[in-house]
Amino acid sequence: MTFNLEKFLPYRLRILYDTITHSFSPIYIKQYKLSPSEWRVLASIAGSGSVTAKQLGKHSRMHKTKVSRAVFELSKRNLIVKVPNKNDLRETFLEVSELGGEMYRKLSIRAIEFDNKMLSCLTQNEQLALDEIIEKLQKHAETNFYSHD
Amino acid sequence: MTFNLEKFLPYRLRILYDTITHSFSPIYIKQYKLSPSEWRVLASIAGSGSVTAKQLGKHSRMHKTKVSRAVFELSKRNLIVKVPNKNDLRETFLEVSELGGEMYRKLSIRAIEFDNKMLSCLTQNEQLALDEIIEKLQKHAETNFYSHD
DNA sequence: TTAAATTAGTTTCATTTAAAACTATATTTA
DNA sequence: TAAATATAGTTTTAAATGAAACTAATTTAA
Repeated sequence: MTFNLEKFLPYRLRILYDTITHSFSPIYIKQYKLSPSEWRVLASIAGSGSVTAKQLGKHSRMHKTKVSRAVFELSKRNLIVKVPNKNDLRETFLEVSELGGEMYRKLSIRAIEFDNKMLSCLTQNEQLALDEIIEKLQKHAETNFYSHD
Repeated sequence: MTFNLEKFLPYRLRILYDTITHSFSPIYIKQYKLSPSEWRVLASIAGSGSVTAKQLGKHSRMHKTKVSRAVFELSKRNLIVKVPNKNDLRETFLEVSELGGEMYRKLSIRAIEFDNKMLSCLTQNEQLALDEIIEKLQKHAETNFYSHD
């Protein structure tokens, strides 16, 4: 069997991710002046209600300095609020502000639209299959391969 | 309908790509001292026989400066050779050297192994479905969304 | 044909990134 | 307890990145 880079999963995923993300990112970059990290952090916080930077970073696989800087920027713009944990002052809970929630709601509408349009090239069955396949691969990769920290 | 980041395709693809690539990259990084770009460029050249930096960058979605630097390094280590195009001296054809071919063959064996192990969590049908789905999404994203150059 | 515009690839420079060192808390253990 | 170790998050430093300027060659158009 001869190797074919074009069919190599990591290579294909990278190209697909790159293409798709660059199709969506202009929306939050241009219209809301958010960096990719900032959008990701805002959406993560909004989705979870309240998280620490550590939890957020681990869950969304972002480097802690990236999270730290995104949090700093979002906080500066009053899009999120930092609530110190009274029981452990090393960590702070992150929550979206009124303003941040508004921005998030507007952006998430665009995100849903985008996702629907993107997935519209697949049949209903394929969409379901893709969901399951990603889930399986992710779990498999995490338990059998991935190691970091 | 409420937005769920965890089910958002760009987000999921990024995390899956990140997990998978970090599972494979130690092989070429530690054992062959190649950067991700260098591995990608080496494999691209090996796969196509002879390409220009421009073609390679476009096809594999790498920034031209990244390609330029990877080519410089690989060339310095005699893993690839640069063959000037006699008919247009602005461009040079890139080809793998004897040494580079050897490294590529060894690495591609590891890549095939990795891919097989990664895909082994899917049924045969799911593997076929995934192939088709990626193909469809890639084409759809390129023609309907992506714009860069 | 020569001047203007274009192209492939490189280099420079400003920005982004991650690794490592750091600060401040909190926990463990002697 | 007090000293030693660990942890969350930030800042500093060094490396990687991409945008823009550049070089050398080619093509277009006056």
